Amino acid sequence: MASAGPDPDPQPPARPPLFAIPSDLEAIELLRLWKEGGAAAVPSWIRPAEVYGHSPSELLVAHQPATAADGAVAWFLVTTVRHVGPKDPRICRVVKGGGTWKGEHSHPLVSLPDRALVGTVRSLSYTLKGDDGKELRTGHLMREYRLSGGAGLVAGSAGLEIALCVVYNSPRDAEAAAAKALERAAAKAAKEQEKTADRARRAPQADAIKARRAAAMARRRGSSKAQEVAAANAAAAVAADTPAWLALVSATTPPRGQASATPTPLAAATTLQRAAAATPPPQAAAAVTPPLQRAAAAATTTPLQRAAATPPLQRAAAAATTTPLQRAAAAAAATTTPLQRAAATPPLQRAAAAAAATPLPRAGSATPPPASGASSPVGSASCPQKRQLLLEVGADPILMPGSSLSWNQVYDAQQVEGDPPFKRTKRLDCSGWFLLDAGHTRKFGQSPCSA
DNA sequence: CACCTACGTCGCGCCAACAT
DNA sequence: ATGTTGGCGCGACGTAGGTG
Repeated sequence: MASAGPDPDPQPPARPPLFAIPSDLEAIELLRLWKEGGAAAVPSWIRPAEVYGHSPSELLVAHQPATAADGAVAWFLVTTVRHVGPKDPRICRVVKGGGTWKGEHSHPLVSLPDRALVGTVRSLSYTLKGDDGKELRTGHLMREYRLSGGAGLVAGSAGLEIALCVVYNSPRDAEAAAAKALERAAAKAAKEQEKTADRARRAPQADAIKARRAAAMARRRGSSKAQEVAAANAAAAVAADTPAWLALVSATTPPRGQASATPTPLAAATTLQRAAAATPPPQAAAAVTPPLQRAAAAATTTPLQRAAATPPLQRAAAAATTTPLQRAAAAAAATTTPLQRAAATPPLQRAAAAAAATPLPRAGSATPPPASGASSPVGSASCPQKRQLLLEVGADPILMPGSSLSWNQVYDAQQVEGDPPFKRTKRLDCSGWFLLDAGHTRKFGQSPCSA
């Protein structure tokens, strides 16, 4: 099993950085990166854990979840799985403590564009045996990603294989689920009643007709009652402000439950953010301490802190104000494949790899605006020279209270040439840089320097 | 804009297959 | 024989698109 257990998570309580829930292909690529390079090769929101060594409730308490910009929450845990027997391809999913992760649907993951089998993903549901011996679902769900062709096997171990597990709670309300179970029981009873009616049919014809009518009436009543129960539970779920739905598939095709509660601009922002995460990740040290956290630690009271304190959904909504620069960045990022984006997914929620010509305040010796100031490199009216820069900026626009102004911190800046995907010619010192939201450039004049 | 229908996704329960 | 895994079908749920 993996080295880590449900020990108290050493990470600070701050919300771990995550852009959006990775797609299946991105998840399998992250697993491959972990296999090849260990924890340092993947974003910090992926943690080692003993998924099959502890109950999900213990796991969820012991580890910090990753919260995406769209509010989705999930626990990304890398674990090792053990095969049932030396010749048995099946996985032992019995959890210490009595529960079992029950496998449900699975499907192969095929890479694009060569359509090679890269792994498999399986949906699992955590079950406990009830007093009557029947399996009861606890509402804990998991998606398990495994590499294909034995690529995930742990060298030197017998039957151990590495897997990426995404643990989450069922988006379906627990009470509603219980109500549904009752419904099913009622339906079963109705079927039994129908069988009884069938048997009665063998009796004199008049009695058989009576029995069929009774059975039909019972079914109709059952159906009507079921709808009432479902409606009542739905209303109760809304009143109780149930947790946000967790997206577990590609954010480009969010499941319906998510989409129904998500404004269109928010979905657009998520898509943009995913498309924009195209630049190489920062150095390993940055993976340990996300830039956002580092920046927040540098100043005791900064706009960064205010932004960090904003609920995820609000922050995502704020990020939904796509700008020309962001659109350009998304267009540039679109030239990369999903796997490339996954490989480059940084530990920070990066909003855009902004490909745009910006007035560079003396490259290499940038004179950044003060964090509390209202100016930014983009907002400069002068344009000493035209350069094409690839900027890696924070996902969360930093909003000025009482103002429509917002900007994003720049975490990486590279001078580039040519067209997307660009030839990088020089990395620039961007410490302290902020990118003014181009949606507000009217206050400073339109695009002082265009590409 | 409201309503209806078709469709896709996912949770759940059942059960066959397999190893011990 | 027993326990466990995983495949499969069903139904619920929600969305997208069409229509009036």
